[in-house]
Amino acid sequence: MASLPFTTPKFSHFKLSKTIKSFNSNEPIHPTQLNGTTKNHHTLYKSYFHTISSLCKDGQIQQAVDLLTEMDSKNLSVGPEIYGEILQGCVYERDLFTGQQIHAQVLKHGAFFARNEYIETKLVIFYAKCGAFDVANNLFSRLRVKNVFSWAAIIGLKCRIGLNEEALMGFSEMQENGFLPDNFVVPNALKACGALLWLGYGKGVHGHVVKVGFDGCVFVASSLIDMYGKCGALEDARKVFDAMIERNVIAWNSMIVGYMQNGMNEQAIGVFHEMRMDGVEPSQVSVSSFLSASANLGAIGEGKQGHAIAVLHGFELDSILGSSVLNFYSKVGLIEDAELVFDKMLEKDVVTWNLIISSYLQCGLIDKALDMCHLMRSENLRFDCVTLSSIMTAAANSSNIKLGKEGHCYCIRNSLQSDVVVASSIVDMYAKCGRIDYAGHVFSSTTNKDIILWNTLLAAYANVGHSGEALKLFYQMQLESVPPNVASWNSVILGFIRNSQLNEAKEFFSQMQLLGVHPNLITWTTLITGLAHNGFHDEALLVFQEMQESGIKPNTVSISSALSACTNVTSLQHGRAIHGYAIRHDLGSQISVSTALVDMYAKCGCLSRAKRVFDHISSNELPVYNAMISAYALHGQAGEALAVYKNLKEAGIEPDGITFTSVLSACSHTGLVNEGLEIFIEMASKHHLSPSMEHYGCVVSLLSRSGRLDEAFRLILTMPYEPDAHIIGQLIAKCREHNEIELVEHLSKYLLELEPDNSGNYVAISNAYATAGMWDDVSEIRDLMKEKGLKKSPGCSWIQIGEKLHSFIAGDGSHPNTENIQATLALLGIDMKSSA
DNA sequence: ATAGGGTTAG
Repeated sequence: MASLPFTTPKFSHFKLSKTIKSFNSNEPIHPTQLNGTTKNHHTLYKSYFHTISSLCKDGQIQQAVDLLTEMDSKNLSVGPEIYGEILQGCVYERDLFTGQQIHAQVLKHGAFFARNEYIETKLVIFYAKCGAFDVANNLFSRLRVKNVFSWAAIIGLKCRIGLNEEALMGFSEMQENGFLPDNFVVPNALKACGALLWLGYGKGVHGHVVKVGFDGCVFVASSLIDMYGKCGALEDARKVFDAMIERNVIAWNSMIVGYMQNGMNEQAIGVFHEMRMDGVEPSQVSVSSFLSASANLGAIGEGKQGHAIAVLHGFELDSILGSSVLNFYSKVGLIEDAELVFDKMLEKDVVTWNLIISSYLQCGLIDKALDMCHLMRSENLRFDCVTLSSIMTAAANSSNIKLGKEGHCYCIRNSLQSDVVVASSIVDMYAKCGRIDYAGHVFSSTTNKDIILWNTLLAAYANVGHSGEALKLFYQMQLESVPPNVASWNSVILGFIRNSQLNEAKEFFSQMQLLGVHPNLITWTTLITGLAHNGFHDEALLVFQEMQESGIKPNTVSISSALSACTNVTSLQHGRAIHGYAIRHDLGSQISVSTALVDMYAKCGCLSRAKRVFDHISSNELPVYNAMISAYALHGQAGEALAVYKNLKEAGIEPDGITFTSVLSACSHTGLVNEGLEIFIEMASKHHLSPSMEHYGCVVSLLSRSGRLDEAFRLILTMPYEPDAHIIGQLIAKCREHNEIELVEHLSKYLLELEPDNSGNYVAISNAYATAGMWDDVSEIRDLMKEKGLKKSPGCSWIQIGEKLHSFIAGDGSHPNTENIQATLALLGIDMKSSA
């Protein structure tokens, strides 16, 4: 390439004329220094022109205008070039007011000036640059002679205000009118292509560029890289980049940004390094994009380097670069560093505030996030869509409907509710605060619904098991030409599961695959959890297997669910296999997995393994302690259960209701009456927990087991709950043990009168009779149920009865499998398959 | 004596 006609000369001219003129030895003499008698008219005019011209280039418009008035008063006739210079000065300074006054003077001077092509073009450029869109457009449309300059100005303007289609229409039109686009318009056209993702048009422009030989222009090449980057054509971007002979920092930046915005963060980081190796000084834009790439990757080392480079280059942490640093620290979880950067930043804009707010929300610091919102307001900044979505998230996560409503009102007052992201967050907030009706209203009143909004409401219905509503929405979205994605299918399936429609869930699971929608981790996990939770343990395990075969790596939730399925079918073999899988995939020490493992081993009769898992936990968290306590309770080792309870308190963990259920049931199973009662009192006095029905149940059983039936009965009468089937059932069982048959009958009658149509009670009473070995009575109750035409309860309750009958028959306390239980229950005429 | 252009954060 012989020369670079587009870079050096024009660019340097532009810069030099503005800055270096004042150091020039040929500095123009001020007109007043001239002696009017000795100099002729022409020299005086030239002197005025030069002075005005350099004043304008120095940004001293007012002085230039004063000289113009001075010329007028001396009756020196002012030529178009002087007006042109001043208008250009107004463009540099974006001084709309002065420019308008010059425009008025031009008009006053009559048609000679007003219809001068140079001045007319300058005026269009001036108005276009100063953002007076209508005036610029109007003047342009009335131009008798259009040229490349005026076209460029108007195309540039349309580009800047986002009218990209119009910009490109102008670009085509100027060519139709015989103007060849120069290397100054092309970048604007390319910018519009990039914004519209019109790759084809952009390639056409690229063709023109090559044909006329603009490819040596850094401006054009950078714009091409940017355009290809925006359109996701990174290979084309790279080709242009590699072909560049001379690259400036903007070309490098365009390449880095292109990679970063397309998720190719490693490449972005690579180009940043290449650039530094090439000896090109990074700009703030380079560092900012590099930080974004590091943040996206969670690359802590790189991001910290980026921060260091910014400091070493003496870059101010302005609102943009500072926000990039802040975003990086927040994304990699270094919240303290993010806070430090935030405090150090001098100029903060809405984006900066939004970042610190969402950083706090990310680590669950809702109050701090809200404090920041207040501070932001006191700095006179207005909330925008992002702030409002954050506030809604805060309200949703803390079920604070008051806050949510306040935010909603703010949205309405500031017309933010039409933003689809905000609308989704409002829908989600109302749903999470239990007002699904409000969620529906907000949804309906949002005009531009995108798939996220549809999915938000769909997920809300699914969560509460409104499968019918979910299904309706699922069909409606398709009628409105929004094709459901995998998340939509997931919600429909979840809706069915939450409404115990397992067959429908499975049906939709196969339908989505037939339609070519691939189930993702969430789909599989939903199905596995749903099956396990509804008693279809074998099937849950099969699906867990299928999931792995389809190449999806299980997460902790699916592993825990599978383990719970193993627990319920007491399949130690499967459970151990899953344990092995979890260890191989580094999920074995995850707290939810450890908890499920302890539970599985304990319920599969392998208390020593449960203890071994518990001894190897890496973090002290309540659920796994609870599982271990309940494991000991199950195995009747109340002493050990109490020891774990003590450890838990020593570790500074606050026990919850579940802890007490396990401890109390351990005590009740082993007859540790005094310890149990003491803990029951401690629960309310020390830990401020109000006992649930279940806790009372444990204490009732504790008392009744040790023969203190009177006290048990009194507790039932004084507790703040209506006695339920379970608690009465326990008492019934004890009464039976103490041969209080009359009391048993009495209590059963009481219970069935209390809730004559609650099939759960019948099962519970059966359970009580089963515990007491009164199998005839079990059959009797079952017949009564049949007479009443009551729907049978889920299979799991019958499984307990079946287990008891089995061990009664077998007499060895062995753990029956599902088939054993089914066979045993058949003796009582109970068909478990149909009752599940 | 004669105009102007590209990149960045949630």
